[in-house]
Formats: sequence, structure tokens, C-alpha cells
Amino acid sequence: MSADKEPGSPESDSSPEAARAGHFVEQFVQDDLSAGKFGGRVQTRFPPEPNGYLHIGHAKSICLNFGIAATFGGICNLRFDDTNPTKEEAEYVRSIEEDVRWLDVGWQGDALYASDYFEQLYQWAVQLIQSGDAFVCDLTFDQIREYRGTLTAPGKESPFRDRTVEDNLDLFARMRQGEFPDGSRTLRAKVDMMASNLNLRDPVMYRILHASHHRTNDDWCIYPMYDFTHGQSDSIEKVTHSICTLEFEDHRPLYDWYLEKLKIDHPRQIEFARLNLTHTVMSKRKLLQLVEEDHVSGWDDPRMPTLSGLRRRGYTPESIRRFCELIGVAKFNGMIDIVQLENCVREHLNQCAPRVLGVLDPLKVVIENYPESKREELQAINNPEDPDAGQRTLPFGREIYIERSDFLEDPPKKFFRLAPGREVRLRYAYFITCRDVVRDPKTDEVVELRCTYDPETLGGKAPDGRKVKGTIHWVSTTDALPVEVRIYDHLFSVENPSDVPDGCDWLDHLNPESLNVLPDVWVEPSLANAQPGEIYQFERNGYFCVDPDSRPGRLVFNRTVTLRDRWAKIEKRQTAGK
RNA sequence: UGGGGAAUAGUGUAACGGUAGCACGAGUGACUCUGAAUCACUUAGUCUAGGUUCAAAUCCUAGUUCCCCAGCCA
Repeated sequence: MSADKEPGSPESDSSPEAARAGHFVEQFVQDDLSAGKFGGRVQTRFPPEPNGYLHIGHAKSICLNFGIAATFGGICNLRFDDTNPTKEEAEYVRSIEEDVRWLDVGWQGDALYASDYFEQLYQWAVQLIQSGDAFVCDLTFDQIREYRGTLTAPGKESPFRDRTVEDNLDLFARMRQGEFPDGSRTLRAKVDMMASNLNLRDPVMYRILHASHHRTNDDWCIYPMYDFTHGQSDSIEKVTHSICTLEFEDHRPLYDWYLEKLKIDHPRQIEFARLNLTHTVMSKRKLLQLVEEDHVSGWDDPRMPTLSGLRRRGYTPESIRRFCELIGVAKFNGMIDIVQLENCVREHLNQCAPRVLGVLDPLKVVIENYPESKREELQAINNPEDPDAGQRTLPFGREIYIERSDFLEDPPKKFFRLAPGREVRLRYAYFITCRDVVRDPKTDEVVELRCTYDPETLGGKAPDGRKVKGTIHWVSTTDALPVEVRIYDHLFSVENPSDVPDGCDWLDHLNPESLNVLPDVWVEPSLANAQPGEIYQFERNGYFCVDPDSRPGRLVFNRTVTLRDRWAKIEKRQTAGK
């Protein structure tokens, strides 16, 4: 075979040395290229059904498919496998396109649809009838199941299997004309009722569905099954590598059967393990149920593993792509710890998120020796990881809020923050020392701290060289903005919610504390004009994304993820040790 | 009890007969005006049993465990 293939893009690397690079899918593609298959072309596709929103598992597939195309200088189509009008909606098409665009993996922006191939598919079905490879079957749903046999017992042939070509042609045409009610007949492939692979036991090719399709409207009342659509769609599009998940492995012989009977090209199908993440669910059926039963606020609820949910939560496309790269591609069906995902967003946000001071659980501090009328503008660094991010000013005054957790009356060992008599540094401001604790006489709760400051310590250092171990964040009470913050935790309290013991429901494991709204949060005034979608680091707290629910004068933030917190670990160990 | 897949540190993932490596986690320390980030070090693995071979995660045999398939869903 000649090796004069198209060179692909300049970036494509098809040198023999690269033959062992990358994961097994890349290796297969490389092998095919080296063997001169497909005319040296590589083409993939991402084929979602528009029956729900895309989730992080789809992102893995998107990155894989678009990544392979980019690596080998080929193209990747976004094709909607829209063969079931009863479950599919234009709204899902819209959201999927938005999410793929957002992920920024090189999609050209022109979606393809299996429904565009309906007429061709119909003609192919007619062709199979003519060649004696398909027949119209009058068996009911239940009868088809009964005739199919079981995993261990062979099936038996339909009594309608031997209809004449003429009868089949006539019946199939009348199915299309709408003469028969839903479920009354099917078109089936004549494969092998004895096959050990159940997909080969005369599978249904077409079913009657008097339902409006999101694109073809009422043009059709028969619709092809996925198995009779997918391979041919790939073939029409000249896809070379059809990458899908493991459960389609034993459908491959059927695709091959159709393609060979129709004598059309077919791609190499390669199966990989779908993504499973701890503390969440990934099936569209379950996600739909969460939405429909109002366990979440919608497909884009920031607790959802959907791309729109992650986006609203504050995840960036970069962080998701990085995650997909990190977890790899293999055939082992494992479960990835969700902390891997969280680390990816931390890693990216650490690079790009502007720093800001915000107090989630305010405790008032009065600096007794700071003049009542005095106000200062202090300089703060916007992002220590990015010198170009510049500086901003922070108003400082006599009364401030600090984080309640930064004060302890009876501090344990290694607690470096504020306590009676202790000195800490206020970020970008002065050293303060706690002199007195004010309590609510009724509840005994600490409501205020009386402190003094050292005017010589502005800039973070004391002239006498004394050190403080702790630096805490704060906001000026007279300048700070009140905002709402939504704190999220895992949607499910167990690692694998789909693993349900007898008598339990997967919904039993919903985490009742997955959403915690903090109504009384104060942030520095520089945030006044923050826009939805912007992500900030609240120093020492975490990353927070401005939610679209924000209104003028009332910002709403979603906590994307906390910062790593060594103190929390130490504290946990100390309490566990007691 | 049919068919199709898969098993490598806690979790993922490399190693393609020739030193079992990497990331995250976990642990220790350094540094630090974020207990963040950064840096250094440590920890820990080939499902089992046989066999082939100078040499096996890799090849062979037999077992074990897990996942998928009985939609007119995809």
C-alpha cells in the first residue's frame, strides 16, 4: 500500500518515534496512520444525544475526540444523535452547543445531525429489505422480548421473518405513511436469533413513533434506532475513528454487519472507560431526575456535575481540560476522586483569580487606639502570581470585621491567630493585639473584640523586629459591601451514590448540607462592580464566582472551592486525638 | 450457568521481555504579610497459582474478582 498520504497540519506528529506516545487510543490511531489506513486521514466526532445537559463525563469524551483530531491534524464533528424524538429537545441542542463552545476545544461551530440523514437511512433500510436482510415484524413489544431469549438461552425466530420482499417493502412504506399505530410493527434486521451476542438477535432497525421531532417536526412517524444510525452516520461523515464508551463494545459486531451489508466504508471503533467521579452521579437519567424533582435548582445548579453547573460554580474551561488530560484514557472502569477535579480548578484559579478580602462569618473588632475619624487607603496586591495584575487600595478604619474562626478564647497549640493578649498581622495593614472580649450578656456569645494596633507596623513588619506568626484578613465595617455567599459541598454524602444497598434509594444519599447560604458576608468595596461569571480569590478562604442571581447592590457569590487548608487538618487531628 | 471487557501504591495512569515511573492523596521539613502558592524529602504497587525465559507487569495455562449486555433508549 502506498504511503502518500495528506500531511495533515504542520503540528501533526506522525514520526515513527511518536508511535508509542500517548494513551492507547492515540496509539491505535497512530498505528492506523503508520499502516497507511484511511488514506492517512484522521477524523473523529463527538455524538451526544440532545436529551440532557452535558456533564464532566462528556468533557472527557469531548477532549478525547477533539484532542485526537488536533493531535493528528484532522477534524472532529459535533453530531447530534437525535433519533428519539420523545426524549430530545431543541433546548438541549442549544445548551450542548454552548457548552462545547465554552470548553474551547476547537469546535468550528457547525453542528451536524443524524436527523439530516433520515432519508438516506430510510433508503438503506429499503436496500436491506430488498437484499433479504430485513423484515417487517408484527410482534408486540412483549413478544419481541420473549422471542429474544435470555443471556443463556437462544432466541427463536419471529413468525414474520419470512415475509416476501414485496410484502416487506409494502408494509415498510405504509409504516412511513403513518398507517399503523405506535408499537404495532417494527423493521428488524435478519441477523441471527441464536447469536450469543443479544444485539445480533434480529435487532429492531425502525420503530413507529408518532412524535414531533425537534428538527424534522412531523415529517416522519418512523424513526431509526441508534444502532441502525450511528455507524452509517459515521460513514456518511467519513469518520475514521469512532471513539465511544465501553458499553458499546458488543454493539460493534452489529455496526459492522450493517456497514458490510450496505457495502459502505466504516471507521475503526475504539472503546474507552467512561468517567466516574466520587460523590456525584453521571447518568443523564439521574441528573434529569434531580432537576425534575427539584433536588437541585436546575441543570446549571452549581452542585451539578454538568458543564453548565461547573461553569456557574466557577470552574474554568482550562481547569476542566486539564482534568481530562490528567485522568488519562484507558479501559479500566474506575472511579476518580472528586478532589482531583477540585485541585485542577485550584491550580488554574491560583494563576488567574484576583485576590480580594472577604469575611464570611464576621466578628467585629474595634481598634481602641485608632483615631475615630481616621481613615487610610492601603495598597494591596491583586495577584501575587501575576505581576501584571497590579494593585488596588483597601480602606482601613477603626472598626473592622474579621473572620470569627480567626479568634479563639482558648487557643490550642499551633493556633497562630487571634486570642486574648495575642498579636496578629492584619493583611496589608497593622499588627493588632486583642485586649478585651465583649459578650452578649444573654447568650454569652462573643460579639466584639477590643484591640489595639501598633502604628509602627504598617507594611507588615515591626521596627523592633518582633515577629507575628499569623496574618488574618479583614474588611472595614464602614466601607465593606454586604453580599450573599453560597457555600457548596458534595451533592452526595457517599462516594458512590449509585451503589445502593437493598431497600435504599440512591436519593437517600443526597447530602442535606450540600448548600449553605451565608446571608451576612462582607467584602471589600473594590468588588462593587463585579460582574456575573467573574471569579475571585477571597484570601485565606477560597475561590468565589459571581452568580447570575446577583442584583445591583446585592452580589451573590458561589464558592467554587476552598483553598487548601493545613490548619484545618491539624485541627482535625487535634480534636480526633482528644 | 451465554457473550463482551477489565485487573499495576489509597485513587488514577505509564512501562510494549531488560532498573516498576508519574500525578493526586497521605506524611515530614523549608519558605511565606494568604496555615494559600512555591520548593525539598518520605510513604506505598504488578489479582492468585503454576509455567516459558539468563530475565515476566508484559508471553503461556488455570483460577479469582469487578464491569457491561435480555429497550420498539442512546
